[in-house]
This record gives sequence, C-alpha cells and structure tokens, in this order.
Amino acid sequence: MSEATQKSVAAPSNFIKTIVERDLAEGKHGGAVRTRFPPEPNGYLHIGHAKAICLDFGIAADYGGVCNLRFDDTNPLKEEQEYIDAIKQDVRWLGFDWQERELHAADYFEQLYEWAELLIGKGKAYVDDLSADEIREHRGTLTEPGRDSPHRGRSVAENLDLFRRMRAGEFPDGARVLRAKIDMAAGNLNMRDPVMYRILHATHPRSGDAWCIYPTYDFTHGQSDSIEQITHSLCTLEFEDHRPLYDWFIKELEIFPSRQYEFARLNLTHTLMSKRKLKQLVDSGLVDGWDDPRMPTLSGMRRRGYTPESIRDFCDRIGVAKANSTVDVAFLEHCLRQDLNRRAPRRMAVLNPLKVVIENLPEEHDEELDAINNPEDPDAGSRKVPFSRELWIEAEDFREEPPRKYFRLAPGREVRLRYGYFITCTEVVKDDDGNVVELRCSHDPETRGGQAPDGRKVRGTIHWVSARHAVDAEVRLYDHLFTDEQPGVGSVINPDSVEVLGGCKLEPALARAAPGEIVQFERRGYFCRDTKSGDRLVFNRAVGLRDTWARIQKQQQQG
RNA sequence: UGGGGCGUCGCCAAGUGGCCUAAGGCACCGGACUUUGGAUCCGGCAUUCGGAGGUUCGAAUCCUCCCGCCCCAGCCA
Repeated sequence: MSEATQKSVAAPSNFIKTIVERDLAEGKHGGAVRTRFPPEPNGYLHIGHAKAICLDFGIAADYGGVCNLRFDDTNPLKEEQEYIDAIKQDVRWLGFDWQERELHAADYFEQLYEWAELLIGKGKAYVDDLSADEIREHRGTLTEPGRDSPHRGRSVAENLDLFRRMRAGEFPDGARVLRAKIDMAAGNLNMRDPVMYRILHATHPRSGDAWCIYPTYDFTHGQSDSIEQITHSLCTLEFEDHRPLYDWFIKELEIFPSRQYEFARLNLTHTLMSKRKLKQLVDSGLVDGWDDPRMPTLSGMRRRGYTPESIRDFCDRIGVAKANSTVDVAFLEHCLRQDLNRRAPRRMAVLNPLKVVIENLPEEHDEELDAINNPEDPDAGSRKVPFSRELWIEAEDFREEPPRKYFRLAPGREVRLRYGYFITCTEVVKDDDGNVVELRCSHDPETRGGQAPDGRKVRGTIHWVSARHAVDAEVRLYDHLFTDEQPGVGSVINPDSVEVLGGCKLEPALARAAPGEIVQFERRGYFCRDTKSGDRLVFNRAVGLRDTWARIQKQQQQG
C-alpha cells in the first residue's frame, strides 16, 4: 500500500477530506476515523467500485483509521457465495487489507430484529397487510402526498404479535411487511412509511435458513454503520435522498451517530457501468464471462493486463466530487501506460508476419544479439535475441509505394532492425495475385547492434523475429466494448472489440512467459499472457502504445 | 404549485471574499531529442468561473432571481 501511495501523483484535496479534517479538528469521536466498503454480493466488482474502495480505504489510511469490508447482504434472492469470494479476491488484488474485519450485515440480523421490536414498542413501526401493489398506490406520487394504510393504527400489542409471527414463518412471502411510521405526506418518498422487513422464505448464503424475514437496505445500512461505529459512511449520490431516513433510524434507536456523505459515482466513456447490465452481458453470452478482458470488472481488467497500481493511481487522480461526470477512458489507459512503461519488460513480437530473407547471409547463419529489457529501467538488464538469415517483420512495416513521412521499409530503402543490423530492401517477391509475400534484403555487417561506423542515419527502426527461432502464438487485440461514447439501452457491442490473430511470431523468450505476465511488445503495446488458455500461448493486448504515425496518417487523409 | 442534488477550458478537477488577468491531470496542437514514429523534455491551450442583477474598496467564492442537467414513486442496493 505505502508503495503504491508513493508511486501515485499526490491526490488532490476533495470535499470528503475537508469534512474529515474538520471533524478531526473538532475532536469528533475522539479523533477516530472509521469507514467501510459495503458491496452487495450480487455481482462482480468493477472499476466504479474501485473508486469507492480507494476512497473508503484511502480516507481511513490517510487519517490513521480503519476500513471494514462489509457485505451488504440483506437480499438472499440476488446474493451468492461466488460473488462474496470474487469480491474479496478483487479487493485484495487491488491492494487493500481489511485484516480480520470481514463483516456481514447478515450477522446483525438478530440485533436488527430487536431494534425493529423496539420501534414497534415506541409506536414507530407497524405491520402492514397491504400487497406490494397496494402499498405503491398508497404511496402517492412525486407531486401528491400518500395515504395512510388502513393498518397504520394497529396497537403495539397487535403489531408485536404479528411481527413475531412473521418471523416464525406463519405467513407466505409478500403477505405482510413491517413499516416505519413516519409521514405519508413527506416530500421525500423515502420517508413515506418505508418498508423495514419483508417476508422471504429463501436460503441466505450466510445465514442459511435461520430467517424468513429480511430487513431492507434502509433498515440495515445505517444501523450496520452504527454497530461498527463508522464515523464517515461514504456512498454514491443516489442515496442522498435516503440520508434523512438513515438519520431517523439512528435517532429513534439512540445509537452511535454515523454520518453519511455522498459522492458522484464513476462513469467512463465507451463503458457500461451498472452491475445489472454487466450481468446481462454475461448471462446472454455476449461476453466471455465476468472476466472477459473487455469488461470493466476488476477481474476482466486483471485478465486484460491492468495493474492494481494503475487503477489506484487512476482513482486517486480522477478526484471525488458531487457533480455527475464521465471520465474519458483514455485517461484510464494513460494511467496504465504510465505504469507499464516503467516496469514492463520489452520483447519483440510480429503480429502480422511478412518474410524477409537477408541474401548476403549464409543459410546456416546463427548469432545472438543483445537486446535491452527496459530502457526505462537499467536494473532490468538485457537478453540475447537470436538472429538468422530469414526473419519475420510486421507486414505494415513495408510499403511498396511509401507515402510521405513513411520511414519504414520500401524498395531500395534502408532501415534498422531493432538491436540488429541496417537492412536494405533489394527485391519484392509477389504471388500470382500480386500480393507481397517476401522481401529480399541485404544487410550491412558493419552495423551490428544498430550503429553505422560511418555515422549514417536511418529514420526507421522496426522490430523483427528470427523465423527459425520464432514461437507461434495467438494474440487478441481488444478495443472498447462499445463504440458509443455513452452506451445506453440501444447500444450494440463494438464488432471490433476483439480481433484474434493467429500465427503471430514471437521471440523465443516469450515462450516462457507465465500466465498473467505483462510485457511490452516493442512498437505495438502492452500484452498480458492469458490466464485461461492453459498451455496455449495466448496474449491479450491491455493497451496499445501511443501511435504518432496513425495520427499523421489521419491528418494526411483529412488534409 | 413534491423532495434532494449539481453547474469552473473538449474531459476530469483544485479553488471556501483579496497572493485568481483561476492549480494540476487527460486530450489536443507545435517543437527538441530518440536504436520503440514509445518514453522524455520545452512551449501553447479559460482576462474567465451556467446567466442576469446586487452587496463589497475587492466575488468563481456572499445575496436575489432565472436557466440547464441529474436522482427519487422496489416488499433492490
């Protein structure tokens, strides 16, 4: 953690920090700062959650406090153990430690139940027999007040009896609910006698069959915060309307006064960020599971090649505010490149191979050239790369008729092979259809390593792989899952969101890359050995390198 | 004629009455350097803070009105 904090650009101030600092200055809670990250285990965590995680754990760390991991597991219909396990793995991977404090709202069910009886005893809660539809009708609308339920006036004794029988399992699902008695005319709909408990004869991933009534979010979250003595309960903007209710329960119950503060959730261009919609993508088979490298889930990003450091840095740098906003996904990619540029070993890989034969070299020629592993990191050292008479180069690094400003190979042109020799294209071999299938070249033996003794310069340096030594691999090039900048209901998946290339030629060292290992393919981008392809050599592109040539081409086309 | 929020450069976002003729980052545009057209470096990029009034010696920051956008009518969270 401290390691990551040092690497990050200093995080800017934000209104949450201002509040915490003010509270600290006032000596509130004896200077304690306790936060919590409260996921519902009904899906996988995504980059939006990462923002919340970094904030929750970050605030605690910054002010000498602690942050709990608390599962907000009050709805057995949607929650699963698989999600609990995945969430823990993802938070840990991101680099945060909740120590022994893995907590579950479900563990508070007994306490919550007692508090419900307490409110009934105070005449502040009642059992309602209305159906869900009837309750909705009685709730009124945004502009009209609601109407009291006919059961609102039940006696404390009757409410207690009914509520106990609800718990005892005497009634079927949906038959009755427990409601808070607040104000059916409140402008804030959340205060119009919100439901506290519903009957659900369902097995809960944690409490099993111990309960057939389950508390709602509103009757759980604030009290859970209070039980854990959370000082600053941070959540997203849509819960702002719930704060009066959050405060109401705490006040009526006379328990630890946790306070809730709301910030804007993260939105990213070209990205869908609702767990519900992501689940639809998974369930419909449109993507290859929650960890499809195109998914904004932490598991998907991990498989794609994102590092926890880059995600944390991103979260620190986007800031925290109350204004709805959409961050350019290019910024996320920038954070990844910045991190990987510093640490990813460089390797050579030819994705679209074109054969090159160096005619002034004998058939059996075999030598090893020194290649630097990472010019940004002297400690990374160097490696040997085999060189021989027949090579693979990138097809796009040759143009029979080079356009202006094209510095790569063309008939009669000389370029440098990275860490190798200068070569000049002497002949272009084509098939019957006129396609270029091979290049005949000559090399200058004096330029071994890439320097010409006579001081002559070449503009282009291209990567290559010795044909005889190359290892074959599949490479998957990923792009945004959605072409729409703001994907919505009608958006279809980007047909080019993944391009699978077979027969790619890699330098031999890459055969030993471990699953999950991230390297830079020189001039192409950062690639991660796939973790779900077994022994097959498959690399996923995490992000490409900045491509100035592509920009020049674009300008030339436009201008 | 419901309630709750938000509006500072194309995108994030500091800023809480004078040091603001408004930080920083992304993107973009130059240019230097370069054995990755990568990286790095240098330079450019809001006389203006949704709008209009007002208070003040002085306002992005205070007041008033207006405009725009977001959230809320689950026994989801």
